[in-house]
Amino acid sequence: MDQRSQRKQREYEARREEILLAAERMFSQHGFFKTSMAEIAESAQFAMGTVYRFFKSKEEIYISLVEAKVEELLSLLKEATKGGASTPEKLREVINVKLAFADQNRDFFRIYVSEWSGFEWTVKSAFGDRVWKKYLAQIDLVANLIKEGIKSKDFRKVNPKDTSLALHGMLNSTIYVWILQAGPKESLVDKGKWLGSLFLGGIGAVTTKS
Amino acid sequence: MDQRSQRKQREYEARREEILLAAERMFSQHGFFKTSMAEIAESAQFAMGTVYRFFKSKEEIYISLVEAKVEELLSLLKEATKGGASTPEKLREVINVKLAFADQNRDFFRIYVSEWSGFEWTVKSAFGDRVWKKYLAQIDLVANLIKEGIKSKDFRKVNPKDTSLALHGMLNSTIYVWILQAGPKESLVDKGKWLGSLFLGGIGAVTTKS
DNA sequence: TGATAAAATGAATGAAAATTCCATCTTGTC
DNA sequence: GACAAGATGGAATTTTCATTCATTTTATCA
Repeated sequence: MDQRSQRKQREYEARREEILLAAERMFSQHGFFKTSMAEIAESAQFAMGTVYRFFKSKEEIYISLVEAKVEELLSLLKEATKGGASTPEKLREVINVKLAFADQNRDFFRIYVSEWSGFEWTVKSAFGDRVWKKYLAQIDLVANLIKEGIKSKDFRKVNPKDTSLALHGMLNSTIYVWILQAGPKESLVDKGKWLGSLFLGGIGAVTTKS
Repeated sequence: MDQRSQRKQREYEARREEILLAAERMFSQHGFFKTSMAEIAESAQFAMGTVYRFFKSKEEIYISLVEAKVEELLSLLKEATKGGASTPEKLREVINVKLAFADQNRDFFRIYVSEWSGFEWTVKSAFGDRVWKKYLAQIDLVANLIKEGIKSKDFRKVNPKDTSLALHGMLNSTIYVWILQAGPKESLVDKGKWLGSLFLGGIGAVTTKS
């Protein structure tokens, strides 16, 4: 009985996941507006009606997609900043994690980076609000890291939040350009080391540690 | 007779221009997909049928806008590199012109950046090709400038085209971030000086001139 | 096995918007 | 001032979907 419903639960989740994957595929190929529910359904190998049993609208699919990814990235970042390493080390790790994530989720980033600004409603609607909060949580996470680094004299005195924003901006733009140029198999992660030096070199107290 | 048709011509152009301006206004506010032809027509104070006498589709309006902008920027850049100033000066001017242009066309750039993935005319279609060629012309223009600078020993020996691409990449990413973060009234142009030093400092022969 | 409930289907619906059509108005010409 | 050619307006048509729901299929279990 309980077993049964557990399996049901699992299967439900699995199907939901499949739909999200299909949607990610389609959205990244054609963008939000030019992807139809029919295409999503077909790509997920379900009928349209079925898709609607899992998500109440196309918009909700999009938002769920973004939310799941942003959440995933946030928890990866939390993981990366947990250990006992030095602050600059942690910062380098943050950079690596984010770039690696973009690398592995290239399709997703293509929609995310390229459309979030076009969707004012994303930020305004209740759902979008959740997404936005999670994004801000990323910023805060790194801002705290910077605060720490200032205390430990690893970084000079800067506004932590602004600086965190700047770092994220730097990473985002790098990711963006990398995605747009769609070059061969240039690795995004490789740029992390250089970006790290740039950022730390710019922010470091006197001479850069490590 | 000839006078007459000349005036007709002028008036035709003026109307076309008005429609483009209205479209730019609407697209900038709501994005491409959420702007309807009815809105464009209303904003231009024409009826829909009239708008269709000037442009055969909504997409064509958008395309014409993009093309005009890219063209405009190219000619501004040509202007900037014409005089008798030193090569590093010209380079700084290129940076300023490009940033100022993005600054003045902020709203428009935002849709361009955020929605272009929704179109199928990428670099392949006849249109995308025209735009792309004009973009490459910008790269070449600057590449020639760099070549000049190398000859005059203002710059060290680098691959001019690659370096030009790098500079454009640097500017683009700065512009992207600035556009996407949609901050208050931070000036983009103000960043030009700093970007200039960075680029020239990196490329300068021994110590940077000016 | 067959009765019942739950899930899945996809054609039908309706709304929003792009595009077309043509009646009406403007302008230029003689 | 009358006629033609062209321009304009906006209602009507067509297209494109998101969403719904009557029906069919599948799963559960006595």
